[in-house]
Amino acid sequence: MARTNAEPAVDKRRLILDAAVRVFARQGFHTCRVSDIADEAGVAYGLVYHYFDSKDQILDTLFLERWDILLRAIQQVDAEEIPPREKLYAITSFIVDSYRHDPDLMQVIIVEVTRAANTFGRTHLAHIREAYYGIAAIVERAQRAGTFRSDITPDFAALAFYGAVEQVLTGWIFALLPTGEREYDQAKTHIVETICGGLDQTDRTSSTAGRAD
Amino acid sequence: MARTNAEPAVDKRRLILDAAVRVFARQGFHTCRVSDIADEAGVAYGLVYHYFDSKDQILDTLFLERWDILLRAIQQVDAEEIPPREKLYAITSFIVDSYRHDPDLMQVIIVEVTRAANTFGRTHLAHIREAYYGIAAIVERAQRAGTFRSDITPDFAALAFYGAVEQVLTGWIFALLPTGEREYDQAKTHIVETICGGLDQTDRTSSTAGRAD
DNA sequence: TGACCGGTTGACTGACCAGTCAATCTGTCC
DNA sequence: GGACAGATTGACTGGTCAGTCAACCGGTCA
Repeated sequence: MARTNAEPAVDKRRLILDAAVRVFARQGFHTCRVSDIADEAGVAYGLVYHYFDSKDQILDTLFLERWDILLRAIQQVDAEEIPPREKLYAITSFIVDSYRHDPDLMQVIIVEVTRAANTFGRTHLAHIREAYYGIAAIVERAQRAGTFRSDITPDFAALAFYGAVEQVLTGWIFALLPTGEREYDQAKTHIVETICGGLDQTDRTSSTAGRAD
Repeated sequence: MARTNAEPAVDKRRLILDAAVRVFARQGFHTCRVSDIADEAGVAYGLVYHYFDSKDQILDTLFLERWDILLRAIQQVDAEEIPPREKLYAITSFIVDSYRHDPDLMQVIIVEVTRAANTFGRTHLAHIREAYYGIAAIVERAQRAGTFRSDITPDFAALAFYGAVEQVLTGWIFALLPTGEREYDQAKTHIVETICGGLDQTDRTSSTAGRAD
């Protein structure tokens, strides 16, 4: 067998993390037992504590892994030379595709961390806030460039934008909105249209990122 | 003492509910003990179980009491003969004023129920959904009247609108946004402006409900 | 007066489960 | 082979707390 200590045949740690995602998504963090995770992963109870200090740390790990990727994506988008509306579209697209690609993980992150303001949301408030700030920075720049109106503070706009995105994902998670490939792509356009263009009926000659239905 | 059986000098049940609001807001539902509520209310532990079947039932009661008021407010607003943008302003105003009037209660409802999708949010999903539908109905009518654009589904618009409102309240609760009388009134206008008017810079001749700053 | 009853008390119990730990297994290296 | 290290096992412990319950209190009414 060509394998070294550094690379075991099966990464049990990863196995446990992936199992935890499924269990958290199915039962919820607080409702599930550590033994449920061990069972789902097909490992002994004690092994979970070999790789993690606590049940909390498992969720922390899952969240931080994914959130860092999101933060980097936001920064990267902001660095590009594209109109602000396309930047917001790119961010929305990234988040929606994250959900499309791994709904369980996104459900866990949103339901158990981002929206769980009293437990993990509080712990990771600084990280979550960083995403808001990234978005606010985009809005601020757009305001200075005259592309976005200036009477709404960037912080406020960021919250409204992120709130809309998260609420739509929550709608999918709890079957308040229909899901599906078509819906995911439409949602991207609709979120950006709602926040940037507004619901009001107006003459719309310049539709930007994403095609209308 | 002029009092009958029906009206005790102090309504201990109410006392417990009010204490629970403070305790839930301070410590969170899952983190606090039933004895904390009893202590805060200044009553014996057992009395809590005289008036309520379970810890859960206390939160259920608090939520339902308040949410029914919100649902009625939404229906009432929709019944009025005012432009849709003013309807949304009235709803936003109602929610923001609810927070202004009793921040602890609104924090508990949002943090422990509305956003707690895995626990009480799931239990009360039908009630929460009803608020979305009420808002969606307003949007739909506005679309039919040609006041709102029709390419965004009412359900979707309702989610985005409610998401923005909730996110702003959450921002206040967790000190991500500055609070204060001025901020509360501004927020009402800004939320409606963002969702109806959009962030885009355009010619704005007709500003509706609420004065700009 | 004394019987009755809803309101009130707080010590106690039973269940649950995160986290521990000593034992075992497996592979590696000399 | 045998000694060492890290991986793996799962029974067990300790603490926590929701909910129970038997006793007590104080007002009312006949």
